[in-house]
This record gives sequence, C-alpha cells and structure tokens, in this order.
Amino acid sequence: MTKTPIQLNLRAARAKAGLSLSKTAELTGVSKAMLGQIERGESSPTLATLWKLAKGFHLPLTALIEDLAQTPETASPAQNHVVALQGSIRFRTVFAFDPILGAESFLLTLEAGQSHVSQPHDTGVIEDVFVVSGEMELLRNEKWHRLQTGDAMRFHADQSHGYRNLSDGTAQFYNTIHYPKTGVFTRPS
Amino acid sequence: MTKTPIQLNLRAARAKAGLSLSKTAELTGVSKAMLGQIERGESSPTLATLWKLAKGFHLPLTALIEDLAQTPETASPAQNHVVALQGSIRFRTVFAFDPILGAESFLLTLEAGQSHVSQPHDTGVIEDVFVVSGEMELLRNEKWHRLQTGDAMRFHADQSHGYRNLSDGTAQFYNTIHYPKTGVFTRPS
DNA sequence: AAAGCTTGTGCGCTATAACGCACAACGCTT
DNA sequence: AAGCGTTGTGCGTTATAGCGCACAAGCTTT
Repeated sequence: MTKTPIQLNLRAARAKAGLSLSKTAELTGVSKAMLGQIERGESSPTLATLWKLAKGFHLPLTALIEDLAQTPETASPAQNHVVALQGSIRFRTVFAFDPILGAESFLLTLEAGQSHVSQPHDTGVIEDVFVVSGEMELLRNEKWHRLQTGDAMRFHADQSHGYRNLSDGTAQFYNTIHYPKTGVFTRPS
Repeated sequence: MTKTPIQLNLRAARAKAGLSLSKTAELTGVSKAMLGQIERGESSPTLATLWKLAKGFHLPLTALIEDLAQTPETASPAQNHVVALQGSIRFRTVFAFDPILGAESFLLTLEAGQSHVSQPHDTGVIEDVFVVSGEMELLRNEKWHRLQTGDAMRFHADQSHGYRNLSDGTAQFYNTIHYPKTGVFTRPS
C-alpha cells in the first residue's frame, strides 16, 4: 500500500516532535480521530485543515503536502561541460538544473567584442549575474548596465535581456537561473 | 474582503488559460459549481480536489496554494557589504537571503593559511561552492578536498564542513546556501 | 425582436470530512 | 492480579464539500 506525502509528512512531523495523536490534536486544533484518518489515508483533508496542521507544527504548507526528496551532492571540476553557444559564446554548466532547488548555474565567457541577447524566460524566472572577472554589460529594460569584476545583479529574466563585452579583454560571469514553482515544468534548454 | 492564495491562484490560472468555469471543469474534473465556490471563498477544497486542479492545469500544488510574491531586482556592486568574520576571514553578502528563492549568496576570501570550520546547518540545507580564484580546500565527511579556480562542489551543509587555504596566495569562492522549505524559518545568521 | 448560446450563481441532494465519545489494547504502577 | 493512564481505532452524528441542474444575465446570431 503506497502512502501519500501528506500521510508520511504528518507522521514524520508528529514523530519528530514526539507527540501522540492526542497531544497533536491539542497543538493543531484538528481532532485526534481526524489525524488518525489522515495518517491512514482514510480521509482527504481540506485546505483549512491543512492550514491548522501547518500552523500548529510551525511548518510551511509545502512541507506537509510535497514529496521532499534529497538534492544529490555534486562535484563540478573546472573542465566540465564546456560548450559553445551560437558559435561564439562559451558556457559551462556548473550545476545542472535541480528540480528540488528549482535552479541551475552556469559559467559564461564573453571574449572581447562578443554579445548575446536572450529570449525572455517564462514568467517569474529570476536570474543572478556575478562577474567573476573582466568587464561586461548587462541589458535590462532596453538599457545597458556596466558591470566590473565582483559586481552582481539580480533581475527578472522573463523580460528581454542580454550580455556584451565591449572591453579589450575576456569577461566571465557566474549565472544562476531560479525558476518559480509555476514554471519548473516549462524550463527551456 | 481579503482573498486567499487559492482564490487568487485559481482565478489567475484560469484567466491565463482563457477558460470559463465550464471548460475548466472539463479540464480538471472538478465541477463548475465547486470551482465557483473555491474562487469566491465559499468552500475549502480537499487535498484530493486540489490535486485534480493542479493536474488539470499542469501546475505543482504549491502554485495553487501559496502566496506567490515577487523577488525584487537587486544590484550588488563589488564594494558592498564587506565584513570580517572571526577577525580574519572576509566575506561579502552578494545576494541577501530571499524567502521566495530560499537562498542567499556570499563571496568569501581566504588569505594564505586561513581556515574556517562551519557549524552544521539545519537539516536539508544545501551549499554550493564555486572557486572564483586561487586554490583552497573544502572539508566534508572528515576529509579535505582540493579545489582550484573554476572548480565547484555542491554538498549537504547539515553536516560538519569547513574551508582552508594552504596555498601561498589568496583564494575567493562564491558560496550559495539553499534552505529547504521546512528550514527557512530557522535560518542562522 | 426573438432565438440561441455562454457564463456564473444558487439551490437542494448526496457523499464525505470532521468531530466527540466509547472502547480495546498495551504499558506502567501498586 | 488489579487499577490506572495512554494510545490509536471505530462508530454514529453533524457540518460541509462537491455535485447536477435550473436559471438569470449578458452577448451573439438570425
């Protein structure tokens, strides 16, 4: 008999707090009988009841209803996954997209004179740019912003944006893309 | 009359898909009358009904029940927020903790000979290390791992871990800490 | 103007969530 | 062994989720 996340999570929260059904009922305001029904999968709680549980245990709702799997540990050596983009811009995947964290990270290299304009991502996508070395510019809201080594910017990537390097040297930036809950299933390549 | 997240999110999902209550009922298997009740806040849907909605709209559950606020855009110049830690290690907050993304990012500087051992974070905390420059070592599972410029590692930070620089030069790394849903309320300073 | 279609709301009925309470089973104390 | 307290389950009752259907209102077509 497969158990649902709410069954497993409620039992785990209760065990972690070392509470019986009776004590949990006092803590959350949900009856002892209903708690037992939820844990045994005999009843599907309403959102109002879920809120009582979350509030009583001081947990966000997602901690009760979602399947909390584990993000694996990863080593990413410097020589990993270097690819070319559009015949010129180089990028390397530092951390591949992780569905639990909802994010992925790249190291991008802009040689002197190179530029790149990105298609807007889906609604709610947030992008971080941290300049590792060199000098570059970031296009946001039709305006170029100059960034130097150590500068960083966070912006809404669901709008048109781009990168360029007008300096004489090479620029590199560490680029993290955060996908919202609503958008993870439509992640572009 | 304040509306709950489920009211706003269901109406937004329907509007985005351009569907009437009738079409949405066909798509999700939840009756037209119930959809109206949910949107007007007249009924609290069960978890089973929420699943039908999420599945019909191809959305994760969280997208229906959580308050999806917006992460603000941020500029973080190189001279920002540089502080000393334990009288020796320098670090700068690049992106402060954001409750929506559940993450924060720092730039840490290890001078020659410096080391630092971190207390374990709460359960489920994930840490990313990307070496921006220099050479350093990362302590995980009682073992030191050597990292050079461009190397990166992702690891479970709820276990003892540390950093040290045994080289002759300075090392810098970009450090992102991801907090799990269940732990965001207990974030350490 | 009349007819037809779409949309959202309200109503009454059925199914089930949620509850209080009793009780079986178990463990601990006297 | 008897008594007491704790724990989880089951039952019957109440409240409400969820539904099909009718209908008012609005819009489009004839």
